[in-house]
Amino acid sequence: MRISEVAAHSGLSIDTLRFYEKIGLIDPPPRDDAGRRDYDPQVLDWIRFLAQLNATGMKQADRIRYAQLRAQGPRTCRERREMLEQHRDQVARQLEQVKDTLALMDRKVALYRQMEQEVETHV
Amino acid sequence: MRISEVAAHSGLSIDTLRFYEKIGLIDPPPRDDAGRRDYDPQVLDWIRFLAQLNATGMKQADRIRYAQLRAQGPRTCRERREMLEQHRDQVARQLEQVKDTLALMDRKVALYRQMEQEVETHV
DNA sequence: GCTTGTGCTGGAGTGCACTCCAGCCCGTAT
DNA sequence: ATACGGGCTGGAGTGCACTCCAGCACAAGC
Repeated sequence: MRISEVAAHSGLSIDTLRFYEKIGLIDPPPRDDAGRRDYDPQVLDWIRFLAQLNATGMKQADRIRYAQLRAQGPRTCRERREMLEQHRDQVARQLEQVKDTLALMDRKVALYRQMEQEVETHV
Repeated sequence: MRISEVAAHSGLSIDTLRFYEKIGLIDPPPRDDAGRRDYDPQVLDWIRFLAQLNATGMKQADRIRYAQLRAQGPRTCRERREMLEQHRDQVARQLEQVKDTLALMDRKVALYRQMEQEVETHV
């Protein structure tokens, strides 16, 4: 896959793909005869996973650490598991917070609706 | 309340409190005779709410917009409600994403545990 | 064979959300 | 009276995560 295709399918920009490679989040793909990056489509799965770590607040430095461990093969299993467990716990806490905020938004919206009603009917 | 007390109770730094005031997220509090900020303790509730909007990914610019509407009193009810509704929907989507990621983390951790087991027992 | 499109590199620039600092003033404890 | 802790202002600096750009090479279509 060309870089533009990966960009289109992943939602990342071409610049971001090259940036991710530079900082070690994505393995440098092989090049074609003209020196252009030629990605294995599997990179899309990896990018999706990275995006999920990202969206749940894992820091770039930690994502890079994880990517490095991953590149070192199965002997880094334990360390990767520990990272994931830690992040898992953080995501669990986040879930509670997001639930709370959702409930709060609902309460506030209801309140505002009520206030609007009261203004309308001059109560 | 002095600024240091608000900082201690809110978790924001003194600098951040002054910064939030400067950008319009917090109303300028009255000053004491020596010119020092003298906050109404209610500001803590507002800061907690801001933190929740923050933690669920509302942008600074939107939080400022909301704060401005709030400062204009009840006639901006409708607009504030609309903002909250929009954010509510975004938070709801986020909730789904966080749930997905939590499940994914759990699957991955289980997988890694299994792999470690297999290495240990030389299967 | 020239134009257009796509990609390459290295490095500079951007936007966001703070965070820190110098140099000053004021008030309380010793 | 003086030392010190806390607060003030305006403005500069920081860290993160991209994003953009100049200047070049290659390739495909007309």
